[in-house]
Amino acid sequence: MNKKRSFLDMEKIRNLLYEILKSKSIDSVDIRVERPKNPEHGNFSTNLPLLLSKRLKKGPLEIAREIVSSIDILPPFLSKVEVQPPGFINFFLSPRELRNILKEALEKGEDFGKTNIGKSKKALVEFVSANPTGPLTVGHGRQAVLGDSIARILEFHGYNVEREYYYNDAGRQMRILGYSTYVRYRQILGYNELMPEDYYQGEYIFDVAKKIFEEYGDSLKDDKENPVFVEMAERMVFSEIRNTLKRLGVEFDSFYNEKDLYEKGSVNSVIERLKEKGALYEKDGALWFKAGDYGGTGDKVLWKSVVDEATYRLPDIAYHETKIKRGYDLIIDIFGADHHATYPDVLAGLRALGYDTDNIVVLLHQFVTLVEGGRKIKMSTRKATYVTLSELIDELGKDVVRYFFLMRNMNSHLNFDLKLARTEGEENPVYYLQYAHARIASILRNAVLRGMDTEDCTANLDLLNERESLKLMDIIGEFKEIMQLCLKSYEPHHLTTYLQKLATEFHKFYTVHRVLGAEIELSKARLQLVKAVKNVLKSGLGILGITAPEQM
RNA sequence: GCCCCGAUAGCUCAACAGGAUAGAGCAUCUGCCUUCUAAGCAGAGGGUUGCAGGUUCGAGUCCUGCUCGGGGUACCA
Repeated sequence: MNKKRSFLDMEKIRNLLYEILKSKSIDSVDIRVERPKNPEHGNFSTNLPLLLSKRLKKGPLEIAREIVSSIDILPPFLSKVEVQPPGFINFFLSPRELRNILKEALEKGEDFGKTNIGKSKKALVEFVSANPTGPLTVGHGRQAVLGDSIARILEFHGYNVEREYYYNDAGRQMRILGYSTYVRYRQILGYNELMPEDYYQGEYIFDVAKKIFEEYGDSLKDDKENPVFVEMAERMVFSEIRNTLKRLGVEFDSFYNEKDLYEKGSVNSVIERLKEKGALYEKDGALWFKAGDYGGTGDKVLWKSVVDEATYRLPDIAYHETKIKRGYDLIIDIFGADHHATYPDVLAGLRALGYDTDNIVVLLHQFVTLVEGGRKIKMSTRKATYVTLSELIDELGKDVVRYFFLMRNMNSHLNFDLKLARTEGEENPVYYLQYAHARIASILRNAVLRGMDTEDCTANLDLLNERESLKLMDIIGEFKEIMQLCLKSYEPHHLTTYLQKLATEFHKFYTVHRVLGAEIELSKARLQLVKAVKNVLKSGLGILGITAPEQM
């Protein structure tokens, strides 16, 4: 691999500035180089003079000029460096550098933009983790897609990633699920049975009951506590959940059951060790954990007195301990905003056990508010007032659903208007990206029909001089920065924004320049350019888990 | 009461660590298909970035107070 070329131009500029500051004996400055919004301000710019102004007691413009004048020879990757008031320095990439970026993209193909940051590192991403009490809802969809794309981003950077789903099939929820099934079963048998209000009202319970009836006839009619009600419900619901996830393109490597933690004694062991460390005390017959002493939000009950069982925190601590023990370099938990008060206590528990929690990253995403024609729908699995993820995929398709969830940053509340989603189906921005990809695919097909070799690497890229071509190369190069940003921020939405920009620039290029009708050498060069665009689009869409169609 | 997240164009959202003229899509209006896919392109209108202060060369971004929405604050998960 050509080391020089794999460097970000942004980094090269930063290094250049560091060298200059070093020569002037100015240190400990955090140099920021960014892409200005306005293209007239160059490909990159820095506000360094503005930051140094106070410290050096000089005007920012003066500092800027001094810095620029210390660049004796302009490095070949730059064509111009300018000073602009109130004190910015703008950097313009040379056409030669832009063509180098294009060359790199063509040479590396689907590896373009990848780094080895995660090489030989293991990561665990836990997400969805919904208990099998009912079908996944639209809300779970956001987390499923978010988690999967974050996993893909990690993989892109070389991590060995495992996707894990944690669930509990033992608690109160599941007991009620079993009773709900029993009620439906009795109804099928013709008993005049009413479904209590706080039981699960969903249609799927009928299917479970029907199945039980088919297998057991009426033999369980007086056997409310028979485990088959819970077991059958769990099995059928889980199979539905997996199926839905699969349709979304999300597949898990492991499903971790909370029950194992009790059976293997992990839960008891956690209690014992916390006791030894003096992190527990008894009050009102319950067992309390001094979470506050370990960075938590205050003392919390780990073992209840009113019923003889643990609170969710205890198995959660035990579960996270297994994650640490399984030896991951990076542990990511993805939760809905409703968990925000709970994870600090879990981390506190781990610290109390003597673990370092620095490599645990907790990502919280805000909720999805479902709106139907302007009216909010309050979702509840219990009351069966929800729109299932599966229904959503039926209506909009996997690609639109994934894109919709990934477009926003995870901190923003997501208003999902079903009516709008349906009518906007045809105008959805995801098609804009896919269309750009399909258009290029079509050009490549036509090129082959004309006897051109699309794999021909000898094209003279120096012929690509137009503004639109150079702009495209620049944006292709930006892909590398964006993928690093996605890794640092764990926010896939930066990629969706970027791909929009790339597609826009391609569509503009397409209307202004012809690839195939041009003079033959130019035609060859442009073919390589659009091919690189196609590769990046495909790569980016792949990380979002969205199809890159050859034809539309 | 206290804690977390949010409020940006009519609607849904961007704006990477405070930067230069706050951007897209949808919706509205005007043009562009004998030429590689018009699911496209070009253009117009649309904004006191919730409100009031503050910090500074510079604030959508940081600080304080307030309003509104969501979530938490459980011996629910």
